[in-house]
Amino acid sequence: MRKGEKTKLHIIQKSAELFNQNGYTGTSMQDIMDATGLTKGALYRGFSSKDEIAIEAFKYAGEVLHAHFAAALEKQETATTKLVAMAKVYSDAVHNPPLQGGCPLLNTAIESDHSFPVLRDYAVAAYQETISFMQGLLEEGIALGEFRSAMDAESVASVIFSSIEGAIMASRLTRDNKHVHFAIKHIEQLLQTYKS
Amino acid sequence: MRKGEKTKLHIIQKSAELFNQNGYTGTSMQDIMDATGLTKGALYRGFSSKDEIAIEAFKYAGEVLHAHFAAALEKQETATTKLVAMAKVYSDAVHNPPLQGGCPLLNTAIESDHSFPVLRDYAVAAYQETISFMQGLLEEGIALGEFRSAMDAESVASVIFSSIEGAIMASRLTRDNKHVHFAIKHIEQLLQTYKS
DNA sequence: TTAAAACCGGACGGTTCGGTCTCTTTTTGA
DNA sequence: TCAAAAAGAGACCGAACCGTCCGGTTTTAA
Repeated sequence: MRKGEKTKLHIIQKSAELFNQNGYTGTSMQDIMDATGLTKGALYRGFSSKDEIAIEAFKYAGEVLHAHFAAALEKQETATTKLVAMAKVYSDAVHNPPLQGGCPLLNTAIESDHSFPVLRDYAVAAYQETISFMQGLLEEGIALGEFRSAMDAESVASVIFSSIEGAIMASRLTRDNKHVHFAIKHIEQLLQTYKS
Repeated sequence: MRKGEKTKLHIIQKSAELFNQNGYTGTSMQDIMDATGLTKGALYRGFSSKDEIAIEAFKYAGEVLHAHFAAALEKQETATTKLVAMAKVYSDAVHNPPLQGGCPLLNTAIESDHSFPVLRDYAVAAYQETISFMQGLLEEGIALGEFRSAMDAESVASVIFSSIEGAIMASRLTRDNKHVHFAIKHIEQLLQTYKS
């Protein structure tokens, strides 16, 4: 691995946290310089703009999240336990989220709503990917007889996702994990009602 | 009403939309000047800083929301229909939210997470107020025999709120209202399960 | 070992930021 | 009507913004 590549990765990792904590407009190149211990020359050698760093950082955040989800899914056998395990990744959303600053998808979705359309596109893609995966788990559960076929996988996946994201917002705002815990409990009960 | 007061209100109204659409760091004084048709002198005559404008704008946003909720509640008789009516305020979260830019509480909660602690405090207060009101509706419903007493009003209020906020995020991100509609439907079903 | 390539430091530039201040214009109340 | 007070315009300020560029140092491959 070339030295430049190591430096780029280092920049991306540090930037991902900064952007997730302070947002895109809330993070300056100076902040990235401070966090990485590098100077402008180093930053602009590997990236052509702040935008590019933000995009790479968001992609990296997605990989981090993916790894957390994969680890959570590993030991689970049923669709129900898999979905609950995914939600539990944010059990300690306040003090120990997978990525410092909370959910990058939530944060990016809110900030990029109007400004920064490129980053927004990546957020949309990440959302679609996640929701499709969850919907797939549900449909698999139906096929295997875990759930009744009356269940609408699309809406249930949507609701589960919305619940957990909204709960992350509420918990981080109030600095109290109870809202994510309520959401997790609720998701368990919801899936229970569809058990065949 | 003094002329200056009219001007202040005008500034607050325009700013509320700007802040809700582009965020605090994403909105400049120049943006406010453009939107109001005023100059720096006029802005800083009524307000001592950008922060103060942001705070007043957030308060104003709360009033706008409150008015929408009050109107929605007016014709409803039961706790169930009242809560559903509240959720339906965001039926067209994509193109016609109560305030341009989506839910100010959601947007402010995300952006003020680390930065701008003053504004964050107002967001926390607004959250607590809203969730308490919803919890009150639920408890009233229990007292009046609409719901079974086994229902945990606190967690149900939390879940309803999280669902709708998460759904607003999802719908605005994907530019598709279906997620808020799924959430509304889900809330109706959820309350149904607690009917006595 | 050595020349070329990659890497990085940091001064610099143009722009925009939030905020101040002075001066003119408009509003106000008597 | 008219003087005092309020309102507003806009030049100006220092700081911070993103991005450029050149020169020196370190890696790299032969």
